[in-house]
Amino acid sequence: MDTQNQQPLNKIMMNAAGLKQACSNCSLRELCLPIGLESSDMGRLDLLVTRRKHIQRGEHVFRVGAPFQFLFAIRTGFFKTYELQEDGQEHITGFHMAGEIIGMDAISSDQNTCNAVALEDGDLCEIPFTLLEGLCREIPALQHQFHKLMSREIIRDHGIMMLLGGMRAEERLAAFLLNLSQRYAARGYSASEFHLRMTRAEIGQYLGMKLETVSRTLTKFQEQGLISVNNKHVELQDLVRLRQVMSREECAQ
Amino acid sequence: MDTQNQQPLNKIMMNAAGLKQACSNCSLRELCLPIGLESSDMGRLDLLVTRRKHIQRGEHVFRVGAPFQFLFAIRTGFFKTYELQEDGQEHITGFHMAGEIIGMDAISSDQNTCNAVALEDGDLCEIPFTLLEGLCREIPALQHQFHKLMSREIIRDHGIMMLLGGMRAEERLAAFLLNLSQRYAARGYSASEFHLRMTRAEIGQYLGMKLETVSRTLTKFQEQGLISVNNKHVELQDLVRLRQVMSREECAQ
DNA sequence: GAATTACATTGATCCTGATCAATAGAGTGA
DNA sequence: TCACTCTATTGATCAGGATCAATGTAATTC
Repeated sequence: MDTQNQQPLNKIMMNAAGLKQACSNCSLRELCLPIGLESSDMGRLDLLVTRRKHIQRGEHVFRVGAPFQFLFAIRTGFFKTYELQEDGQEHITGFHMAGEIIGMDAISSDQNTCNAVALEDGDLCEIPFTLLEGLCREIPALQHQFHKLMSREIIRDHGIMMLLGGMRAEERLAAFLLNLSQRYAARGYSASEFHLRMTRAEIGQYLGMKLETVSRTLTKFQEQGLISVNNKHVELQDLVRLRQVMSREECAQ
Repeated sequence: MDTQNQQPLNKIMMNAAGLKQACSNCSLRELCLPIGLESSDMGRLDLLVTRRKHIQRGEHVFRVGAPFQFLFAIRTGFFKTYELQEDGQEHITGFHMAGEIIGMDAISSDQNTCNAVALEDGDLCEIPFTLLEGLCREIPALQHQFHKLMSREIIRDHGIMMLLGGMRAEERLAAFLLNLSQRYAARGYSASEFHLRMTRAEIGQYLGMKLETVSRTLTKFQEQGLISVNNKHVELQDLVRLRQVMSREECAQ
């Protein structure tokens, strides 16, 4: 994933037909907005999503309060969205990878309510929201797919709420690793071996625990033979037992 | 709120024109789906939302896995949505009151992913989702309002995630009370005095803490003169200091 | 390649909130 | 009205994870 950065994309494309980077040829189309569209409709979406944006590591896609104009579909790279608590501490609301869409929080008040920043270089498709709504009025399948995406975001958030409200540190971290694993697998990468794009502190800010606890718990998992960690490189060695840890199942070792 | 139960509503209305219970005359229309609609469009929504459903305390509106057909707009009553963790413990994802819409989680997989149950008797409007999508394709203002509602749900969930991930028990409970206060105020009820519709255990299942901690913290708030609690009846006596507690501000007493 | 900075690990100690337990009060139904 | 159940309060104790602190390691920069 690190190595598949795209060629420069900053020119606006006037016509999507025949271009490599149209939704219709995008390798992510089965994960992203165009799921289930017929090719003629996909072509209309191509005409709408013409702008690509290259983002470097550390750069923000949007910040709290930014006027809302686009949703962003991630083509490559790895992003986090975060908000600041009143006392200034950062809370991470999500880590996002290829095929996912960010910025939907901004629909309700016409400005972003969270910040989005790249944890590694990447490319985004800018989706002009007003035009998207227009196209949704014309293409029922697109409309329904968009509603599904928003609904999925709600379900995802509920999952995190359950994790934060009802699980202990070990269980949270196991769930986190398994979730990453499953998402990488869905994108054709290894389910059992990957690089963490975020720091221990960021994992903690996402999972509601301190970075020391993250570190200690990873070490513990390694001692138990569940995973092998080397800095940012993680290998899940025993998915079955990791799932047991997540679900608080007793296991007679 | 307890006393404003509606007359029986179980008959299906064939024509909304002139009926008391149409969206167009609904006292909640400024909180609910029809915000910002012109009256002609509101009439079309009336034709769509014709079924009302009376629900008694303890009865479920829907359960996990139920086939998805309707969104539900709350007219009266008080509801909770919850999911079961793998170990069987219940986690509450939200408390819902008049003007709010529940069931949007079901859009993505065509079945509900959480359970919704009434904590007191109430009435719901059934919104046939397929028809709503159809009407959204014809009425841009309705479409946009619906998108705003889903987006607001996402923002709400992010707020809870921050609460669960970054706040301690006192702060969570203060935030919870202030949130209820603000929602009651928005519906024309007192911001400083209300009945808790849920048990201490349910507050705990929502806020990620045990019922004993909820009880102790309420007692503590009372001792500090922030609130006065008597069983389910709560009076917020010092909103300013309660906000300080929520935001972890030091206050030189 | 050395210096600097950011990130990670590990240990010692403390505190918040969980757990176990007992009692009391409110609500419900016979 | 009494009995029963559900709910709430309060106390005593314990443990998971936070906090404070020191050291080690990787990544950047000059």
